[in-house]
Amino acid sequence: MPDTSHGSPAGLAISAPHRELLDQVLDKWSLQVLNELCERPCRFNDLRRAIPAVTQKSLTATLRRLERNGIIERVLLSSRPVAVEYRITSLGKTLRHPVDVLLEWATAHMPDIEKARLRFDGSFGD
Amino acid sequence: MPDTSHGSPAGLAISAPHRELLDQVLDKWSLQVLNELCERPCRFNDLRRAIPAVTQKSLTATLRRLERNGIIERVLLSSRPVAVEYRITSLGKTLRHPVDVLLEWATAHMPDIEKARLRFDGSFGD
DNA sequence: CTGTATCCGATCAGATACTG
DNA sequence: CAGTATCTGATCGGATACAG
Repeated sequence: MPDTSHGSPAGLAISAPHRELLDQVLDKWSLQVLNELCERPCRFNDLRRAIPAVTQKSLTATLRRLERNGIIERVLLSSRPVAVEYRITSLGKTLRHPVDVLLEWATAHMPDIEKARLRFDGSFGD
Repeated sequence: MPDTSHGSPAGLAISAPHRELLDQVLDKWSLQVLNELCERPCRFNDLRRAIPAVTQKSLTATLRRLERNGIIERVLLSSRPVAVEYRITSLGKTLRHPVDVLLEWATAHMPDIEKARLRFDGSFGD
């Protein structure tokens, strides 16, 4: 690259593949699925029960996407009545730390953020 | 809560407010905006130039959202011709580390993920 | 320069029905 | 049990036009 740098202190940078990856891995349901599978392998309906708000369709899509990215693994347990188990992969496990850091940040700063929101929302109704 | 615990090893957990917050702060354009503002304060059109792919509408929405959450600050520099500057807040700066951890993860594991994708996509066309 | 307002096509997500 | 298929309403994002 010629020169996109303006003296970036920490060298953060977001390429298109980065964004695409984060979109696929940090979307609405992925974190919950990841959370469940980090604790134990789950059947499809285990996950539905663990995440009541997700629809069948969205859960299927989420699982396929995570599987495609190598974050989880789909294991066929038996064929007649079909039984499937989803498991976290070793690659998936490496995702846990970054996500934890993010959640810790969210937890730590939630009060500040709520204050900011009230201030922002208030400066209009007033 | 009665008992949603299944012996969570690391205590990861995603509440609705957590998800909402991450959605607002990690969305498509927020990371790029954050990246720019971490380096220097920017005018509206500075940001448009720095992030060519964003439309005016989406940039405005992103800036409002980040401002509402206290991550950035909108400073009126002069009123006649209107001049505005956006700056990262101290709360916004605390977000940088978690995001960096995430980006480092993405960078480090991109090859594995690409391999996983090829394997997944290949097992159908074949 | 820094936006807001509107239209519009594409995508998303829920509900429902059906299959092996 | 573990999905797929389809319909549909809501939402998103881009393009364009306009305003203070």
